[in-house]
Amino acid sequence: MPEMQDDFTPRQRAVLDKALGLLVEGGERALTTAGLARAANCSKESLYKWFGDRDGLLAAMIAHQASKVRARIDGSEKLDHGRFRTHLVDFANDLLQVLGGDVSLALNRLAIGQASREGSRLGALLIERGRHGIDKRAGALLEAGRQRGLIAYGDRDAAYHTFYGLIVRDLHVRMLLGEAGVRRPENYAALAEEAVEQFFVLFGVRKEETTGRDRV
Amino acid sequence: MPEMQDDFTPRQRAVLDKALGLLVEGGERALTTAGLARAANCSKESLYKWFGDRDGLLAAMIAHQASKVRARIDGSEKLDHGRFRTHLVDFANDLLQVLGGDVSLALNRLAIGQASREGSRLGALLIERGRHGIDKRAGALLEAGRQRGLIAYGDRDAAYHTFYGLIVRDLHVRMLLGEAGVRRPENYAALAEEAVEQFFVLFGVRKEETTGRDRV
DNA sequence: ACAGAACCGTACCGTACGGTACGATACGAG
DNA sequence: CTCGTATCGTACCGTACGGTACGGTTCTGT
Repeated sequence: MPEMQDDFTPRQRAVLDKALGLLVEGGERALTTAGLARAANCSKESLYKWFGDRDGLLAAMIAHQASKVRARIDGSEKLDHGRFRTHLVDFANDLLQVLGGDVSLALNRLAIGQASREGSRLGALLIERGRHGIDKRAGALLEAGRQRGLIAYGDRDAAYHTFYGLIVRDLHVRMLLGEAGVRRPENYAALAEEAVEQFFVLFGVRKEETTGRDRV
Repeated sequence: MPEMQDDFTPRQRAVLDKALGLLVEGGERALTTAGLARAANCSKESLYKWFGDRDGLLAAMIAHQASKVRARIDGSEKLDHGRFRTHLVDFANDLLQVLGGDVSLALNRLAIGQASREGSRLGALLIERGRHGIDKRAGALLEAGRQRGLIAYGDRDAAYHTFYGLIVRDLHVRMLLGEAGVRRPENYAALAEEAVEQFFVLFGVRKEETTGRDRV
């Protein structure tokens, strides 16, 4: 198992971008070795030399895409309620934006389609490379809010998953299924606002009262 | 050209069950016409005669499976807070049970994998045949609770989607991706309880006077 | 009993894909 | 200039699948 690092050459990166383009365009069926070689002006032999086999190519595509979407980390500035709320709304917006993006949807469809195959690591790879960054960012954000006394929770993961559910609801699966009229980026802002509002109802700390529960 | 009716003969139903079995077992790649014919002891010619082509077979599988999972409708009995809460918890449990089932996951993976193809109606079919029943049941339940004054909301769909998000969170996609350790039916009860609890925090009506106690 | 329909099992066809091999071309090192 | 390396374009191979055709068999209606 060669660890998929991101030490691809510029040429290889260009080929991987072409591969992502083909995948977005026509799904897994459109991503053939011959088709990619033709679209990227490279030889099939090079593809197999660089990525081993087709599965290696798919894994490389995931790694490459994940390397492009680096999760920006917010410096720990002073948090008041307003700033914290803004950060939560920004996170929610970014999450919806990412999950609803063409490449994300295409890669998730690919990994889900392969999930039934026995030796497929694509799903784990996608979670590991894509979701972990998001989870880290959200976890740090929630922890900062809790330490400032703006929210309270017993289990951070549980609180995060609830937040995630409030934001995404069933949108992700419906977008993956290709349901018409579900992808509406113009509504993301309102969805994010409402999710944060509800999250504060569930986990927010009232200014007047002091909940002695779970305070460290 | 059997349109999505459920007037399949018993023989055809048996074949469709075998097809679902193959799909669950080995994913889309394992569901070949030759393989199905061999597994179901029928001829490929019959398959094409009954279902038209492979896409027709897939559509028939979805229709067949949906016809098996009829959404039971609760008679409108007298609702007090306790009964209403129980119904919500039951719904949440059933939802997790259904989404986490082998056949549901396999069919969703299939539809998602085909979602990129142009003329694919599988995703819409799956939503139409599978989700609509669930949505109806939940909608009626929420409406009954609202009319009894147990919950309050402005938009029923929004309240339902929030409830859905609280229940499912990101479990569905992670199960679809085949992440190890996510499918844990033994945890569904606790998840359902917590989701209902949070739902009542968001949409519940403070009951100062408990009038529902005098009637059984 | 008999005809016709439905069905089974198998063989067959065309195609498309993953993967390999090979000659041709560009380019840097000595 | 020459050698070695990396790459390209193309041709090739084996396989597997979707779909069709056909002879033989079972079932059904009269």
